[in-house]
Amino acid sequence: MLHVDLDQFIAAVEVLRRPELAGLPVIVGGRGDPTERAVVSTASYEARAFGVGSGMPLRVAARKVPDAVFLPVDRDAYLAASDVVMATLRGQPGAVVQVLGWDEAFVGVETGDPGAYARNLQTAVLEQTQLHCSVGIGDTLIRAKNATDLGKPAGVFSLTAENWLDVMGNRPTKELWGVGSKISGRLAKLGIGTVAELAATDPQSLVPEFGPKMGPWYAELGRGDGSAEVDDTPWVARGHSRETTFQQNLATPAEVDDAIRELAANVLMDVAAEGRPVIGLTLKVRYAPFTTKTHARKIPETFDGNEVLARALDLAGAIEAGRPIRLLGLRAEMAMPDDARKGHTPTRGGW
DNA sequence: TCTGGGGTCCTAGGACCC
DNA sequence: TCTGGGGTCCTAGGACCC
Repeated sequence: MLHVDLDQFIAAVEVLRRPELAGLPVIVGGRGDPTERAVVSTASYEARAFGVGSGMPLRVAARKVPDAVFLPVDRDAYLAASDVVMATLRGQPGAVVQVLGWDEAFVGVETGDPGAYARNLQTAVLEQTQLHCSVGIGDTLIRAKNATDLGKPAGVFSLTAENWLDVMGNRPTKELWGVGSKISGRLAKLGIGTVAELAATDPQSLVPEFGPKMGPWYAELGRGDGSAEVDDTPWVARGHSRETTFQQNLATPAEVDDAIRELAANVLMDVAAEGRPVIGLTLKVRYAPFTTKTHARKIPETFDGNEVLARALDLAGAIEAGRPIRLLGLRAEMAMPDDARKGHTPTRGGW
C-alpha cells in the first residue's frame, strides 16, 4: 500500500493564496502574533532552515527568524484544501483511502507497479491542488508510513521486508511512528538504541516495562511488521474537547467559572452536531508555570446541555486553590454507535 | 526558549463485587 | 494476626500523533 503526506501542508496552502510569499520564511501559528503565547503549527522549508519547527513557541521562532512572515492559523482553509486532496486520492483507480489527518492518508491498491502508481498520484494531486506530496510504498502500514519521510520532499520511497533493516536498522528508535522521546529513553535504559536492536528483542521481554499491549507492539514496530490492511470505514469521533491558553493567567474563581462556561458552550456545540449523548467529562488544568492535571469524572447517564454545564462547574471544585492557571480544557466523551470502527485510530498504533 | 489545540489509546491503582 | 482470587468500573495520569 501507499502512504501519502503533503509537503509543508499548512505553509503551502498559505503561499498558494499569497504567491508573493513564495520563497520566503513563512511561519503559521496561533493568531499570527509572535509576541503572544502560542506555538508554530507549520513552518515553510525556508524557515525550517533556521531551525524553526512545529511545536516551537512563536516567541522563540521570532528570535530565530526575525524577518519571517507570521500568519494566523486558518483551519477552514486547510480543511477545504484537505477535502480536495482526499477526493483526488479517492479518484485514483482502485484506491481505498484511510484518512489520518488534514494532510495524510493511506492508499490501498492492487497494482503491479506501485512506483508508477505513486507518481501518477503525485501528478493528480499537483494538478488538482497545486500542492506537492511525498509518497511511501510499503508491504505494511508501518513500512509505508516510515517510507514517506525518506521520500521528502516531493519524492517516492519504498520500504519492504527486503530493505527495512538495511535502511532503518541503524536509526534511533525515536524515528519510529509511535515512539517518542520518553519511550525511546526507556528503551535505551534496556540497552535498545536502534531499530535493529528493537527488532531483535523478544516481544515478551518488553512486557514488564511497557505492559501487555505496548511491549509486544514496540517490538513489532522495530520489525516494521503489522497490518497491511487499509481501512476506509468512516471515522467516528470518541469525543470533543476545547482548550484555551490564557495570555494572562487566571487568578480568581470567578475568572475560572467564566472560562468553563465558555468552554462548555463550545464543546456542546460540537457534541450537538453529532447527536450522540455525553457519557463522560474531563477537565484539564495547566497551572503556572507548567504542570498539567486532569480532573475527570465519568457521567453514568445521558445529560442535556444544562446538566453538562453543571457537571463541568462541579469539576472546578477539584482545582487547587490559590494557584494561577494558564490553560483550561474541557473534553466530552460521547457514546459510540455499535458499528463504529474499533481498534483503529488515525494517530496511534493499534493495528 | 518556554512550551497550541485537536485527538486517541494504555496503564496503574483503588473501590467494589462475588 | 493475617487477611484468596478474579472480575469490572472509575479516576488520574502518561504518551503519542497531526
